[in-house]
Amino acid sequence: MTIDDIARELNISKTTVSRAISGKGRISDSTRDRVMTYINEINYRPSAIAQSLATSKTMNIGFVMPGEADIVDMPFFQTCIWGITSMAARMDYDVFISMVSATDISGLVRLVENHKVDGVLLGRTYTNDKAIAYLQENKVPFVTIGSTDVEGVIQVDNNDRGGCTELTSLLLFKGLKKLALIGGNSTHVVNTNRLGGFLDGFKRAGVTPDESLIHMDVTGMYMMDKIVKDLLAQRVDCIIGMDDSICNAILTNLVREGIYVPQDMKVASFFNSSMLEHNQPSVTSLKFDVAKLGMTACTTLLDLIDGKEVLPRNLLGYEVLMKESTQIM
Amino acid sequence: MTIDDIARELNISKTTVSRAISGKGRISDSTRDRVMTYINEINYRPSAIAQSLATSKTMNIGFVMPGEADIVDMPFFQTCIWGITSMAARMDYDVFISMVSATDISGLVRLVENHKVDGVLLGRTYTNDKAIAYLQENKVPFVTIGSTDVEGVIQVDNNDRGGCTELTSLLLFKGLKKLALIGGNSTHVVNTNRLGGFLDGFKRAGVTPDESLIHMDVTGMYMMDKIVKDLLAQRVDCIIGMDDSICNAILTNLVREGIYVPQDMKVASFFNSSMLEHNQPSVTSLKFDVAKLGMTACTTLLDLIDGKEVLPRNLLGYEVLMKESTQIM
DNA sequence: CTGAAAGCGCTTACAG
DNA sequence: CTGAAAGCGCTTACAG
Repeated sequence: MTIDDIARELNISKTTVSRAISGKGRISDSTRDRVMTYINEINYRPSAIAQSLATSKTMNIGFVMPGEADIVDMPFFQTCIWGITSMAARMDYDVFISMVSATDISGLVRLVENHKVDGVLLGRTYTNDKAIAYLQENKVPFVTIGSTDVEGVIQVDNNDRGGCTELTSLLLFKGLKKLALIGGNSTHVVNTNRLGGFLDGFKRAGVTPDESLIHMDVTGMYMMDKIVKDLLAQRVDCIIGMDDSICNAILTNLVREGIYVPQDMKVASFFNSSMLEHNQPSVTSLKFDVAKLGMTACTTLLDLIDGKEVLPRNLLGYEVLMKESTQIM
Repeated sequence: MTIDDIARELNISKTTVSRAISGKGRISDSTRDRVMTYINEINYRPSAIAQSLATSKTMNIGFVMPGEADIVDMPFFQTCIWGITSMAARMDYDVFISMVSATDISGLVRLVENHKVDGVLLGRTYTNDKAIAYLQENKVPFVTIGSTDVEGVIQVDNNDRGGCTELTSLLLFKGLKKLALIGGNSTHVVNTNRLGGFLDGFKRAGVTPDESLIHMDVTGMYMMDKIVKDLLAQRVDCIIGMDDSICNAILTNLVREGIYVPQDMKVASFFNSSMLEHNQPSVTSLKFDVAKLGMTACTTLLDLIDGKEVLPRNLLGYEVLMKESTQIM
């Protein structure tokens, strides 16, 4: 079924049919109604492909997901995808998914070179980001979910730094002095931001951080075990996990060592998730609205594609959830 | 840059240019070379949209992911997506992602009605699957990742049932008599299959299962805690988690209760993942190759689209990893 | 308010 | 081996 068949059937021109469907251009109510009832009847849907060719808009965007993401990040990306696809659908867009790594962006290049997308959403930012460089060079509209220093990049992000500053300073104000931090891959911008917020929190509280209690690039169980034991030996007041998975590993370690939270040790997380939500005791953490992040990134990209004005850097809010795990007994 | 510009520049017809690029039809080596060197020079890539319209093939497939998937399933889907997108790229296809739930398949309907895909991959099967019904009704080529009873559906799946049979019977042969099973949502076909395999394992070993030790639809920590305590009180020999997340919850519970694995209790999982991989002690489990599953589903769909003969039901193998958690001390 | 025609960027019989 | 032409299913100035 094409627009031609409909025109023939209804004894009008396909121009008119097109206008009835798109709502653009002058058309009488009666003919529009005739067309609409007919196409509903036969369940006609215009070919998005033909529309693309005629308008040179694909009505597609690409979502680029890091291929090497570990289980930590999955709830984040899942929720993100949900936010993106639901907002995209609302604006009549569809979403391609492609996986890239820090070194291999061929999945992204495919989408762009084949002219299959109007714009791209980058799910994670790296230091020295190849995807960003490629998209800028090829003048493809794109928005990053996550922050970057690269000039001129439109970015939407959780205010990780602000949240970490707030949570850290609150912990210090509560009287917890020796705060330890365990963090992941420091080439991920999000992790360096959280570290920055941690340090800012000390500044705000007027306390000098003990750098020896900060552990970045902690990957794998062995490293984690060792660090937690060290921290225990150093009798720190509180261990902060930079994300929910790290925090989870910390909690498991403490259980194994027979350390009770919060009696013997306080624990907090710079990111909340379902993983932590049902923990016993409940865990103090930062909470971000990831679905909203995905939606906002999507509308920002769509606005950018439409040539509308957009915020160069849009930082979404956070909540600080003070729970049992940092309660002073 | 279009095929027309190239033709003009090279003083040949666009037919010839098209032939040089596609490799179809007779063309002299010399002209092909001229064209190819030129398009490489200017970095030309044909418009996939225009090609789609001309050939009425989109070179796109849709991957349908369950929106209500919890964290349990994420590593599975991530790996699946990786397998699908990398295989698709190899065959020059791209992948749309859409999220659906058991009740709302509008994301899938969009893709199909807009004629944006040549076929669809269903990431999960449900009992009474709306997506399957819709795709069958609209004669859209599709392949399910996961099993279904619906007539005529092409399916690719891990041999969950076979694996569960094997693992269960091995445990019984080892002399573990009282096996308990904790499983998730029984409306997911994969879970009923695993339950079936568990029961088959008893049959194979010639043992009658104790139905009171089988707990399905276990969701949430409270339920889990209660069940584990019950099983402990009933002095079962071994607790099997139907998936890695359930197994993980079981292990956490046992640690909390001060029960040592495998000394005081054996534990096994019907699904392996990175979650379990680094556990101390190592956990006996079934291991499936999910990336291969994604790739196989993708090639099957592409074959189906091409009108090639495909297996109606393709069951991929499994490995049984007997590890420390079921060792008899 | 409506229509004929050109165009979007390709492919592919058909003819030579 | 090469090219002119029609066609894929739409949109959109332009003319009426």
